[in-house]
Amino acid sequence: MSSIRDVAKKANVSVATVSRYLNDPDKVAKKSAESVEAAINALSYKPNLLARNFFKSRSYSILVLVPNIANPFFSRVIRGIEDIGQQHGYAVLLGDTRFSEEREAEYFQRVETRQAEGVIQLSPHHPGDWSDDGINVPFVNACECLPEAPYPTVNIDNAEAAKVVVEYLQSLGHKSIGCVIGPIDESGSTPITIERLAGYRAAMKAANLEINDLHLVNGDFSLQSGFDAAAHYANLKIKPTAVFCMNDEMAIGLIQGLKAHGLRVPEDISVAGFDDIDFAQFSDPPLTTVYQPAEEIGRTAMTVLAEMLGGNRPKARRHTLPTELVVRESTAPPRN
Amino acid sequence: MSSIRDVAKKANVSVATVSRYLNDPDKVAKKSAESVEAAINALSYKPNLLARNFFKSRSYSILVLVPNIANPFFSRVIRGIEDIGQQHGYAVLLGDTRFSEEREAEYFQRVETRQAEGVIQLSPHHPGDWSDDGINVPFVNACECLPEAPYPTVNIDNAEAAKVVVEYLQSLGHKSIGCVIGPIDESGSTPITIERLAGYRAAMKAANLEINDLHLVNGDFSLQSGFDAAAHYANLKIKPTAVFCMNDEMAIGLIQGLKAHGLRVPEDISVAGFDDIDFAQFSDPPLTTVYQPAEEIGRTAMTVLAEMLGGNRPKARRHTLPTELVVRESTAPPRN
DNA sequence: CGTTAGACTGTAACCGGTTACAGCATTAGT
DNA sequence: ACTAATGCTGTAACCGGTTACAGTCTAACG
Repeated sequence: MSSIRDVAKKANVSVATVSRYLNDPDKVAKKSAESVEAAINALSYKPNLLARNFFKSRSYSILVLVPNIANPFFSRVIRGIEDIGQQHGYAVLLGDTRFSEEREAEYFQRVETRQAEGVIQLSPHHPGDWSDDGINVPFVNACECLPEAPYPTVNIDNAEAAKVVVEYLQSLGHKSIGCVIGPIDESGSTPITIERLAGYRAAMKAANLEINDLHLVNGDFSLQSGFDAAAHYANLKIKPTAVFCMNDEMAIGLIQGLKAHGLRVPEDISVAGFDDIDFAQFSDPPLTTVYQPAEEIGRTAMTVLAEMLGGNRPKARRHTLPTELVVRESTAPPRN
Repeated sequence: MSSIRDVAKKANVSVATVSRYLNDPDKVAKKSAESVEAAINALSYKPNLLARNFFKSRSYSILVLVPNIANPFFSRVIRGIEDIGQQHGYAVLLGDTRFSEEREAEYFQRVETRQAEGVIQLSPHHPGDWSDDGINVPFVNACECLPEAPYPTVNIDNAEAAKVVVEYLQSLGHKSIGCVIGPIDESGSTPITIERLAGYRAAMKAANLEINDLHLVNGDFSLQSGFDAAAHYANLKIKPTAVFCMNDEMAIGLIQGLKAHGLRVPEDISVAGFDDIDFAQFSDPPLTTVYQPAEEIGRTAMTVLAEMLGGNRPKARRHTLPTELVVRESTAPPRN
């Protein structure tokens, strides 16, 4: 494997000239440039970026911590991160934490040891010995964000978006509206569930509607948990006329489950979801949901991180991206 | 930022001792170990792995080239890669090529400049100036593999799996079986489509059944293209009684499209898919399909790559993983 | 007590780039 | 013809780890 010194020797110039040729060709005389170029081709020399990065003390990589890469929503976010990262010359190191704080910490080492310059975290934690030295690492939190985070966050207004969906159901005439809830942990580690629940409650309260506790079902964002929720609703004497699900997977699972119990959607029960994944449009019936700009969240997060890496102080700014209600056929006015 | 020399000074030992303490604590005397440890804690020293990797000329990273990270099948494969990579100490650099050979080549640079030690390619190309110097880089091809690749490949037997699905449809009594085909390019750059098509044709031929060219529809693996295919079938005078779709997304799209045209699945037309994604189980009706061990493909690919990185010669071995027919309710015997 | 093996340690070179600095040529200005 | 400015180049130090090698110290042995 040839080094810069081999090239220099072959081209009859100094290593400095070769280095200059590589980094700013205008700085070297035409004649030198030509012989350096020839030498590079002859040796098929590729600069060793491990050496360059070491000297510059930069890795040109950023770490993305994601709880589950197999989740299509997260992978769209990552797509956005990757896109902007590439444009700024940053590679994306993938850290699939599988919800394990241990794995998260392991990955975080990569930053502390300078193998990554910054972190985009898609879960609501700040890993590492955070309390000790504050925000010592360029860090952006996206998707699921702690409300009081001392670093930039990028997400949507979950409470507002949930409120909009529920208000839409109300506008159709629904008064008894249930909810399939995401995983919940009162300690605040599940902000999106908590926020969407708050939005749901706020909409109900604003409309002076009672919430029947039996209409609240716990899920875990999986298709199966939505399907299982259907059994609960089917067994109720007094059923809700509409159900808001905190993501599309649970909504699609719920619809299938309701059908399996002989209930029709939307005639007997309306169902709304959240996220607007690709499958929402092709469920039966097509799903009413809230569009969430997944890729844009990723792009924004990476843009903010790149700015921080460019030397700007990390401001604990909140970036709130717009959502949009997408009305399809899984919702309709209630039958009296 | 403190360096190993700062630690050495503080602990009153040499840098060599500190280095030895970090890499093999048994080599240093207890007394030295204690003072080094104290110094490390006092300075909250973290070794600069950029320096270590540079000296060792290793990056402990591998590059994954994926045409579309947002595709749930690929993200499951990546999950498997990541899992085994982590176990071997390799980080995963993500290269979402978006089907662009230019981006692919850009990412491939990372290997040539030693920022990644090897590549797992999920598309059927070998990037870089491959012809020039043969297999100069540890390289594994997974998912979509060129049949004559001069490097290890990891995938399933697409032809055989397709044959099994079609034979199953035949066993139900179907004689007129259509197919929604994936993107196709006769140059061989779309091996999975070509192989699945070959399996379909082989099964039909073996059963002495004619293929009606009007029953073959081109798709692009998207939900929408499956949906669109339904219009084609609905307009035919002589419809197939069953359709094999080359992936689940197209199958689910097709089912919805057929319903939109008043055709019932499976009563009027049976539909089978390929991949067994999560949604297959929750489509209406639940989809008959072929399970493909996505995560296992990733794990195997990473295991093979790790072996190559460990110094073993890259053998052009074929790793063929088993698939499994999953029968659900989207298929039934034809009505006479 | 002298010798030697074994345990531990320190010095300094090394990896392959970058770059400060000094030096040399050439050109421009007077 | 002399000076100054400009353009280009080369030498060598530097980044922060690792490690070959030589050296020191201790303990065990005859």
